[in-house]
Amino acid sequence: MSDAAIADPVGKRERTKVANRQAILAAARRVFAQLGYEAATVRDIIRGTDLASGTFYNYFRSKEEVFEALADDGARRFKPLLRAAREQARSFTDYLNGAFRAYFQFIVEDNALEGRPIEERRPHVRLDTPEMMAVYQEVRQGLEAAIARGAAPKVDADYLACACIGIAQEVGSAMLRRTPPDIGAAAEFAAGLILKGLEGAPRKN
Amino acid sequence: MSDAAIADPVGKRERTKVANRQAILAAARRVFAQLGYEAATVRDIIRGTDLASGTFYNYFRSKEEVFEALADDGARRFKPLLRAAREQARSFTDYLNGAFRAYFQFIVEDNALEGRPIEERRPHVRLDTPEMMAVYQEVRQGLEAAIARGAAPKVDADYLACACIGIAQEVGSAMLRRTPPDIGAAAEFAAGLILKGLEGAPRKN
DNA sequence: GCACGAAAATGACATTGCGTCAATTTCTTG
DNA sequence: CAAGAAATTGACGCAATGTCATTTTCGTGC
Repeated sequence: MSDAAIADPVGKRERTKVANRQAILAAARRVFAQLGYEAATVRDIIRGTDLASGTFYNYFRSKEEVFEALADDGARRFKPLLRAAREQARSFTDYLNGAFRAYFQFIVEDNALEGRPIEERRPHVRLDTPEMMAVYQEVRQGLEAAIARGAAPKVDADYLACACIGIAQEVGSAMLRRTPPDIGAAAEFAAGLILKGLEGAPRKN
Repeated sequence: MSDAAIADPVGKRERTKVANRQAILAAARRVFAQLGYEAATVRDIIRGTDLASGTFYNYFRSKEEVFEALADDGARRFKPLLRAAREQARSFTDYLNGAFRAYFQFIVEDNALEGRPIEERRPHVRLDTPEMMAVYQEVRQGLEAAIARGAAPKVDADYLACACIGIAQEVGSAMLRRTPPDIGAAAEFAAGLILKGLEGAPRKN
């Protein structure tokens, strides 16, 4: 085959490596959705691919690590959406609404993607992985920028970011429990709560 | 021994049963704190007691069930504090402050109790266990009562309860990361955020 | 093309933890 | 105190884990 030289921008080694990694992650998604995280075993995940058991361990050290990779994946996909919400926003109100909306939209799609059983069966999502911290940083920076330009009062930005994340998580879960989930209503609620609540939060410095 | 008849209000069977259960829970607390939930095995917990492996299964079916028992224990201890905050409160502001304060106080004590490594390594705390739902209900009822008597605007009580819980969890974690943790400041922040935020939340009905 | 070495895949295997159960001990009851 | 009910015990069968020597696949220089 004369086209061998031009066929791949990268070698086959590298290509199968990403493919295998993706295969494992896809299988893990399915298995976690089907059996739940706790009940799932590494072997279940492996069976969901056409790889040998030993190969799995070339990519991940454990079930936990696979889950973390999935979570990181989500964080990596979500962060740009958050950033976009910040850049497109015309006002602080706009920003909050857009950001919450983006998150709620995101989790609705993510949950519709996989198995029927609602993902109430997930382990604790570690917040200290780099990807997760990047999302936290993005939230915080968005808030700090608003504070800096006077669009929001000078409150404790760390606490405020945490509060926003906590609200997003819990109200998001509650929204998913409703049928059909109303993204707009949830976003309005969350943004409204934060917005008119800022004046009541203790000033910093 | 003539005092045998008056010695125990309950039989020895019952007493050792509670003692064993407590021993397992105490060992589990230690082991989870030391190794982290994921890494801990049922055998580790058993080794932390003077019981045989089979005995463990007379009390709990799995590691998960032990953890749930610990969480339920916390919920059972915390709910009365929340109720007390509601009953003692002179106003809605008072209630929110007291409730957040009670929670932050609670987690500070709970974390001081066990091993140095911060409990950032906990599994997802199931919210659908009866004890947990009871706490949610208490929160919700407190809020609904305030709404009913006009102390708070008519907002979606479910979302509001979830938002309060989310804020408590995340701001609580952030507070624990600081040294020393300032319970009063965290409570003021959380209560202030909710309070002045209510007017901004969309009205229901 | 070919051959050689590096890199990755394979699956059998030793290890470890899980949950059960027949045997044994401990307690209660009449 | 005897009888039996209840709880404990730990060895065992089983299942999942993670490793590693072997084999296969790919990249590189000739």
